[in-house]
Amino acid sequence: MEQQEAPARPRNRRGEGTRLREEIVRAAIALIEREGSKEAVTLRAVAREVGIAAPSIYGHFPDREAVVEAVVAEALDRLNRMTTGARDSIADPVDALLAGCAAYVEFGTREPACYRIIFGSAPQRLATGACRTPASPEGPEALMGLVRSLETVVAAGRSASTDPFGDAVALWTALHGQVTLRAALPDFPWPPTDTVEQLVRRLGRITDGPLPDAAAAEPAVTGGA
Amino acid sequence: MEQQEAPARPRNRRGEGTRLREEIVRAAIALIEREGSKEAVTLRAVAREVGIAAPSIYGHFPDREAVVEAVVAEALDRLNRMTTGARDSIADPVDALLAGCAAYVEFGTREPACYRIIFGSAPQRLATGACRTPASPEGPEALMGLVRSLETVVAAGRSASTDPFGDAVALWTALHGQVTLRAALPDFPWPPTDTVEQLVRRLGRITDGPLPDAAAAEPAVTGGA
DNA sequence: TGTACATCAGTGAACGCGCGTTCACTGATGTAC
DNA sequence: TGTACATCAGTGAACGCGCGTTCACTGATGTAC
Repeated sequence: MEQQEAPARPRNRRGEGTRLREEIVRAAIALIEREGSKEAVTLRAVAREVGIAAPSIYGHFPDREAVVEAVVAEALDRLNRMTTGARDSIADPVDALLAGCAAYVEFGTREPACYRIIFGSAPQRLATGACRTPASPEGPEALMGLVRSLETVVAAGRSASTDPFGDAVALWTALHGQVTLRAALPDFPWPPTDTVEQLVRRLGRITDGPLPDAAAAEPAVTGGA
Repeated sequence: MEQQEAPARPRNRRGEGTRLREEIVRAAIALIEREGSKEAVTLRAVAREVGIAAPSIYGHFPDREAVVEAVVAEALDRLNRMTTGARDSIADPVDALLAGCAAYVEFGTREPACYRIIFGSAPQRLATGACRTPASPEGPEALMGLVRSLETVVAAGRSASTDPFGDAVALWTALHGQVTLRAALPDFPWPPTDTVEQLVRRLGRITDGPLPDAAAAEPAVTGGA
């Protein structure tokens, strides 16, 4: 009559204790994505998800906070790998920039809760690059890759930008806005997603050709000599 | 020796019971802004902040959820009033658009937690406009005002936009990105805030003058006949 | 090949806490007569 | 003007719950001899 929760999880072999660590992080990510916020990562919920007793987590993490931090580091790492991966396989600099931005938006759209916690948990780490987990040696890699990508486009004469950093930041924040607002208001009558490509072209001042003079109409943001 | 919490809050007069309701909402807002997330709104914390017993809240709200909803409605209402207020006092349509966007960003910057809960709590209500609290009869007022504001600019011949709705949405999401990312990464070397004006001019395709032909270089986003 | 033992991977029970919510209540205030 | 009473605004104690964390433990597994 009674339905037992399957307790069939086999205990790891002697040197394989670290496997549980990965299972814990994976379970925490699943919880966040399912419940929508990192408050869902309670040690007891994670333990239920994995199929272990709650105190077993302490063999791998000093406290709850550390579990959340590991999840954030993992999410950031995945975001970085997705965007750089998308860029690296493409030779044309404009196409690479577009692919990188598309991958960024795709990650944020497919795993909205994971994306959100990257920017909502321990922000300082991201901005200062002082991420201490082995998975993500550098924090704002995702943005720096974007800046470098736009610089490559500028160097190739395919952008009218005179301030690649400023324009990359504007582009990054616009992509961030797209990801977070679309996730927050799913019922809103959003324009089609090719908006992202338009955004990249406009905010990156992509010229699509050998720099037609029309692109020089707007003044630069920073007034450097 | 012992320091007592001031219990000096005078009980409201006979017909003034609704005053406590306002005090509760104000306290909840203060808690959110101080702690940074709506999880800080526990009935006990709110009661401590106001100086009442926790069960007293039930005289004005059926449950915790209702308190949070009231806070979201109040925040949304303030945002709407700030942006429309900033626009309404300015005759020039471009200046009005700029002022409205600046007010939007200013609200989000000055009260980041309040801004965040608007888009993180009960999103459907915003998108569908089915907000049921008296304070905010219409949900996406903030965005619709933006669309109308850009339409006015187009009508005045001061924008090259052929898709005011699409461009207004792009502008809105970009502003949203600015507000949330700047709040999330305060230590990042952000460009100066006049980025907002640049964003408005670029995403709104503001022409600043009697429509120079250079502005026609970019194709429209939607391919309407 | 056998066996004592250290170690590893994980458990079960218990703690104190803050929480949302319910309940019966209290005391001041206005009102009907 | 006096008084009984209804109502309003709010209280104090208690409940059951899930939580993070601690503690002493267990049982399988590999290893030294």
